[in-house]
Amino acid sequence: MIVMKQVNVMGDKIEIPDDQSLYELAKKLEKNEALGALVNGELQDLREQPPEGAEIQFVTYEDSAGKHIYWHTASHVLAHAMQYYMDGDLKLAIGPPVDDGFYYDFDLPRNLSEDELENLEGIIQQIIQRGIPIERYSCSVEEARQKFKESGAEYKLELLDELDGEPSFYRQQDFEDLCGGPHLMSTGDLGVIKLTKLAGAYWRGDETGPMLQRVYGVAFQTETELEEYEKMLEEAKKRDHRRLGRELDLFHISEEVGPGLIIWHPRGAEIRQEIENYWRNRHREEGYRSVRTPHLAQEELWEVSGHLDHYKQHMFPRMEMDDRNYRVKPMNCPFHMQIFNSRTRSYRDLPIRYAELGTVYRYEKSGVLHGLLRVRGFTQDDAHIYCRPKQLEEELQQLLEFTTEILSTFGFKDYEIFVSTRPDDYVGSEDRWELATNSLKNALEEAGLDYDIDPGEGVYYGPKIDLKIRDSLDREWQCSTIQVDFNIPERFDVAYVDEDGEEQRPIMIHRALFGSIERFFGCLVEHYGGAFPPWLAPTPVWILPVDPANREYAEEIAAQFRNENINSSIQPASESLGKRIRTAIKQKIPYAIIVGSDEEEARSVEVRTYGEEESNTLSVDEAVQRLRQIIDSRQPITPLG
RNA sequence: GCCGGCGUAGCUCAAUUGGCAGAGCGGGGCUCUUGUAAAGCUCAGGUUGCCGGUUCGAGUCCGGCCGCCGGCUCCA
Repeated sequence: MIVMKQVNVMGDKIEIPDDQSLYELAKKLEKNEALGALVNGELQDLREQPPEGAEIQFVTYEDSAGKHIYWHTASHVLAHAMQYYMDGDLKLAIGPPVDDGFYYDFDLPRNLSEDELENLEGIIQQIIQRGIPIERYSCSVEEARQKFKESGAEYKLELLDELDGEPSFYRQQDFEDLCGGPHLMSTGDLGVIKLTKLAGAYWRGDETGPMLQRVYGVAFQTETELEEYEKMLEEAKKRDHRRLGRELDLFHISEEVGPGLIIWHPRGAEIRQEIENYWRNRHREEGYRSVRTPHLAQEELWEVSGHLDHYKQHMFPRMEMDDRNYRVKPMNCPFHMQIFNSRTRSYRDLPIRYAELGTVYRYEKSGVLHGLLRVRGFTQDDAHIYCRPKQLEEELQQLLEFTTEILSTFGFKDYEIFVSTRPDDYVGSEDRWELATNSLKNALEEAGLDYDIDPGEGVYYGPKIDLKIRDSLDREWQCSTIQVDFNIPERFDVAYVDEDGEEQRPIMIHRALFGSIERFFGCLVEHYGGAFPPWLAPTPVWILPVDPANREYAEEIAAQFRNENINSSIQPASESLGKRIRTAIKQKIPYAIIVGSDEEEARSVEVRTYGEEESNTLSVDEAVQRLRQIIDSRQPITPLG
């Protein structure tokens, strides 16, 4: 007799035999594209049998959960291929799916080279073509341990020790791996796999541990999807700020000056200056006072601040002069403490907000430098807010609002927010850390902003809120940061006189909204693909006289723009008009204004807006006024007509 | 710092097995009275990242260093 049970598949109640698997159910319902299923909200393997009354939702390659299953199986196939390729002489570490594909970490007897990836891809395709069924089985921890000991699988042994419950294995012919799954039913369910990168990776991310070899890959159902993916990478490359920095003549980094040190060219420096002007104005409006501090300070200052104890590995070495020892500053805060301490402060003065575009220098390991996004010398849009404990929450909320406003001015809406908690190396008491962390979380919740926790990623003196912006390749870069600090004020013995005449310790907030101008600028270049909005563009207008005879008229127009404080540049007719238009487009000039005899007679201009095929004609006055408006309101590139 | 890759003119890239370092763009000069994504001619431009080695001969092969790219670790 067949025992039946009822399940609920995407809203339909269905009777199925008790021993029917999700796979059989999917087949019956002709859901052939199902890769796994959410059973009562939990992602499961199609091999599972759903319990009575289960809510079942099949997932496909279109769902991120489905992609993860797909990629996870792809990583096993990669490991299987490697097992053949290395003739079994390898140790497996881990091979998870990630945001845009998968990887597998191996311990191999020799170092792989990049052109061997193609060989591996060949073996992978064979494994896929053979359509090897993938089976799952479980065993006791003891059995698994015995198995790993016999095969010398030291990494798996270590993973086993941390496993809760019964270990499960996935096996495809002569390859098997300790794995929680879920996985596809057969290697034949995979389409095309491309191995993308070969890299070193420390076992469990531990610098002191063994270095493994990591192979990254992507997997797609069709060849076409792979081609699209490759095209997307090509497009992302065109937005790379390092490439655009050169093409648009914004900045460069020179081996002679030194790695991680930025040389700003006029166009880059002018855009930066606009950003800074905006920043200064908004900060003045928000009640910040401007300060400026030196690039060097005696070592004692860094002893008091704790930097020499906790931050030394990032600091450039000592300079000795006249029996004094100096250090280049890696942070601005100790100086701002000095300003606060330069006289007695009353509770009436608080909150005090000191802001500085402070250039700092930090030693970063050579392997991590990356264009403008990771450098050794950079300018923080730094500020320190001193407030009474009861003012903290309000300050934080105001700050979050300020931060999101600043970012949205530059068109950034997609960022991720993290609260970084107490690291291993910290100063101060645990309950203060907790208090500070909670106030950060509260402020975020009050503001209705979603966030994740970055455990142990706080600075030594306090927890922080970080906002991360993605670059053209979707890599995240920490920009805005808001940090609560109970510790450095104590170290500098910072105090104010309270209403009752007693000295009180203020709470300090460190904050940088761009984070660093360099990094922010780099993200901004990629965000706009180099096509800066008119208010930022160093030269928003190019004027192109059709004929040398129209030069004078072009100059009149330039003068009119100049009167409205708008920078323009006349591109003389020594080159063909087509050529100059082409150059304007390649240089991503917001507006190319074309003036020939027709325009001269009508006292008009023809405006070709960047990104538009069509141009439009309007009077000179209209064009100037309209552009002035666009600049004042910080609009993106918009047709003038 | 670690693993893998790369380094030829300002930029993008060529240069058979080791055999005279080249092109396009960009730059300078000249010509062209030029209407919507590249006018023509011409000239200049290089210690092939640096140092050492092998060789009759090295851009090419070997070693060391530096820098860059992709990851790891770390971070604004």
